Amino acid sequence: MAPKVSDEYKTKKKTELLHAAKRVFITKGYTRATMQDVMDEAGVSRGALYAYFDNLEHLYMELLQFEDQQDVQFFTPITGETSWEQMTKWVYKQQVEIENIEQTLSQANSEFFLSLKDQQKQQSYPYITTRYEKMVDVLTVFFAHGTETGEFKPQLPPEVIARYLISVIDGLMLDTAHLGAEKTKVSVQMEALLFSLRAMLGPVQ
Amino acid sequence: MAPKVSDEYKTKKKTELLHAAKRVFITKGYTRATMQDVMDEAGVSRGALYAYFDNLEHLYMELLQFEDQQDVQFFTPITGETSWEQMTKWVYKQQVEIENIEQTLSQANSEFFLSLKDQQKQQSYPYITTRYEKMVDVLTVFFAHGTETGEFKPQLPPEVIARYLISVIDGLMLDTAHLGAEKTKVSVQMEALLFSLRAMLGPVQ
DNA sequence: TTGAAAAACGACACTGATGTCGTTTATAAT
DNA sequence: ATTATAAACGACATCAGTGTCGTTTTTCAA
Repeated sequence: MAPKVSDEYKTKKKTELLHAAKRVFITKGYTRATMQDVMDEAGVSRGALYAYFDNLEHLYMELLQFEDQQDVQFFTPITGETSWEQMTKWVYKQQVEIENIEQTLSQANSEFFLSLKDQQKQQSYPYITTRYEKMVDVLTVFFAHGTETGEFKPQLPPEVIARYLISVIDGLMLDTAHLGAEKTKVSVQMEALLFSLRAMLGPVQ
Repeated sequence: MAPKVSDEYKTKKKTELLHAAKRVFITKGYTRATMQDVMDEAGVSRGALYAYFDNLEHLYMELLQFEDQQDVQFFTPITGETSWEQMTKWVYKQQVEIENIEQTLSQANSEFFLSLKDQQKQQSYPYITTRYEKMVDVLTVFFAHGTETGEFKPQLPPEVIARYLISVIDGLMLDTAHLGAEKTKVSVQMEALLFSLRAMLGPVQ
């Protein structure tokens, strides 16, 4: 169907496959998904899929990076809003994501990360660590900026607040993944999180 | 080796198998562990293992309940300490658990819970939900008690604080499971958690 | 001491998924 | 048109793990 094909063609095809894979991972999670599933979903042969991805693990890694890339950098552009408003909006965005966890890669992500238990594997994917540290960084910088403008008076080092914030979100995500958003009461927990942030970031506004 | 055997014998044997299983799950996690592994670890035949447990999922459920049962109820006995002291100790205990996550079932637990994505399966194990709610309950009661004695002046409903606390611990656990305790800086995050709790529980002491 | 009961054994058939590879097919360049 | 190229196909060999079941072994009770 296609020989000596343009680079754009190959990229397009790959993207196509990644989209199919995404759909599979959303519905089946990482552990229960198979290459077979992706082939079926993409309507493509065994050989075709394997021409693009060596195995499920690599496929997921590529998807992860692809998705991250799509992510708008929420914190970098400082708009006309106050830092606290921006913060609130981000938290709300996380809430929506968690409440709709069924239509999201979050669960598959957790499964994937947990499946890399092997230190061996950990090291073959430095991106995993980078990813976490990048997020810590973005948040840290954001808090530092808010501090410079005098809006925040952090009671703890910004980096600590950043890490802590990530933990809360991840935990709520994990619990919601297997209990559902009603059982974990996502929205009230988000209020608790905002309360905590307020306390940590000092007298806000 | 054993026919028409006493109930104690069977219980003992079962416990033995559960211990072997525990070792397996700690080293391999849930997803990568197999019945085969458990047989090998326990030095027992296929038939023997299957006589006690139908499959890996059931085996894990039994292990989970067995372990929970061993757990001392940390919060129920109110000793001579203040509630805040008790709280601090519990948080520290969680810290140790997370820092030693490699020798713990925590990771396997997460994997197991995530593997039950299926609503079908969820319902066949009501214990999973119960377990979470039980923990919420224990903490809520504890906070309520501290409030009655006048030690806490909660700024949020105790139940909300309880749920939030669980999220933080679970999130830190998850992140530490794949990044390691150094990368996530468990100890400083625990300080941040204590800071939050202090703020939520009102002027403490 | 003997025999019925059942615990433990392990061979086996089966399943579902993986990764490979020789073949077919489409297309871009000549 | 023709041809070289490589994308896509799908049959296949392989593998690891599962759950079953007929057989063997052990021990308790008569």
